[in-house]
Amino acid sequence: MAKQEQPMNDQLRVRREKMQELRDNGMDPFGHRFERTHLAAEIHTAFDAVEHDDLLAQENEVTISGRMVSKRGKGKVGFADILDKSGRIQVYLRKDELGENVYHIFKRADIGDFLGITGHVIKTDMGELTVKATGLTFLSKALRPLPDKFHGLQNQEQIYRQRYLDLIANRDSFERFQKRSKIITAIRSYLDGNGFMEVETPVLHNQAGGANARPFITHHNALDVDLYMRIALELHLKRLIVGGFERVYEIGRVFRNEGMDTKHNPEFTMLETYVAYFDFQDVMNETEGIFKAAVKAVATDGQISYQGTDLDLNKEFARVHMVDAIKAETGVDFWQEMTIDEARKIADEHKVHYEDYWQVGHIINEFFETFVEDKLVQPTFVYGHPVEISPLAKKNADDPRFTDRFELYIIGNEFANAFTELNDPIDQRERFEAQVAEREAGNDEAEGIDEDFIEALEYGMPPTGGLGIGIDRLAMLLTDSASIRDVILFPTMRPED
RNA sequence: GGGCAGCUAGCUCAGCUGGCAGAGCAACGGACUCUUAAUCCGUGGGUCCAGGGUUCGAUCCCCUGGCUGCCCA
Repeated sequence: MAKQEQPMNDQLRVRREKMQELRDNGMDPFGHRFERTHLAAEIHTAFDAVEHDDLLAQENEVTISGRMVSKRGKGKVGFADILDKSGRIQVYLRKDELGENVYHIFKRADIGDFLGITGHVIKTDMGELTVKATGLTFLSKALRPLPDKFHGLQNQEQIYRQRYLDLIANRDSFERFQKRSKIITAIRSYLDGNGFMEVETPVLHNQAGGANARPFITHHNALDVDLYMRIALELHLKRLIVGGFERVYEIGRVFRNEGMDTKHNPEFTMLETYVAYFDFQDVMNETEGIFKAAVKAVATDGQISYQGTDLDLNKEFARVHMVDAIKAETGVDFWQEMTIDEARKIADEHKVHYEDYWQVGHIINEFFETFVEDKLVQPTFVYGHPVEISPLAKKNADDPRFTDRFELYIIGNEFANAFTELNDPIDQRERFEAQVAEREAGNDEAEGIDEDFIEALEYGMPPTGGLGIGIDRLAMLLTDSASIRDVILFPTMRPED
């Protein structure tokens, strides 16, 4: 692994000698701009279908550049594979075509070096599309050997710490991150096409709100104040709804100071959107639109498979009230009005755990998480969350125990969280106060009171539908990745020493 | 936080009951003018994660620590 004072082994030494050899021959081992005419994939697209003899006759000239990732030498001819962002193409070099000096550069080049090749597109006797070189430019020296060309890089730690090696050696990983990018582009494009404006809001907060999570704390020297890394985008985006933008979204990094596992990285990417005059039903439609646009980036038919489970993201997503879902699974009817003691008794009967400070709504939520969540395999909107666990959501007009909130579940995991936004500043203050009471009762993830946000609401916020989607989880789903670390280029790692 | 597994050459991995550290790829030297995990002959390459203990002797057994992965709370 890359340490500063790493002793040189034979391979490092030899590659440095070759670097010097290039210099001695008047070549820069770390070269200059190079203009190529084709990517590897473009050559394949253009010429894969052309017959051997036709290619030979056409003498199509191309110039490519990339990293030499394998090399098959014979005495006076050689083959190599050149890798660029689009893929691989084989090159064929002959001493009698290139001359002694240029062929020598190829002979001395190591796997990992960057080369520029000009030549004619041919097919070999084996039928492989190949650039037969008429010229070669040495572009950049690799002073370290690449991972095994056949097995790739398997060491998990190195895959995460030295992602560039993973990207070079493991093409599936390279393509996974291309997919992630395409997914995000598709989401942006969908939102931009629906009248949204993309905005940027602060990462450094005076107070971390908008979600239940512990924040990272940092310090601003000039102001001499502690600041919090944001745990959500919510409260600033709603200020922008107050400001009149009506449709806003942000795709940005949020930070939560909690444990790490296959589904949690301390920093991750959230999408949040807010639309004036929407309610949560409208947001369900919006969410479905976003998911269907995202899945199209990786599977045009909307059919995907996640860790062996087939999923259809094409059909309409199911919608079920949380209380109905619990009733269907357990027979327990939380539509019944009940006291906290009655709820605790039901919880005891079903061996459901609860904390002292929990209200009925917390227990309902626990029932959902215990008995229902895992059962939701195909995309399902679960709505009507209890007010106690939804401090920023508007109460349901007919039954104020519940909110106009939903979460989207797929294969037992939460993929979206949304609600008709609470725009009553008086109610909002009471919800924040309830959060503070929870914090004092022992829930260190509960929110505080954001006075500045309440003041913004007091100026008037239109009825609004808001949505949050964890982009990393979505990328996992759509790339069939078991761990969040497989969709984050540089996941958080403990320092090596 | 708890449990399990891994850490050996640049990479991928073997290493028996505790007895001189191994292979493939990569590298180096040589042969080879259509190869494709090229082939053939030859060569070099190790802080066996770190520290301690047991032992005549430890990559191997024991203890402590580190990093990583997986599972659980």
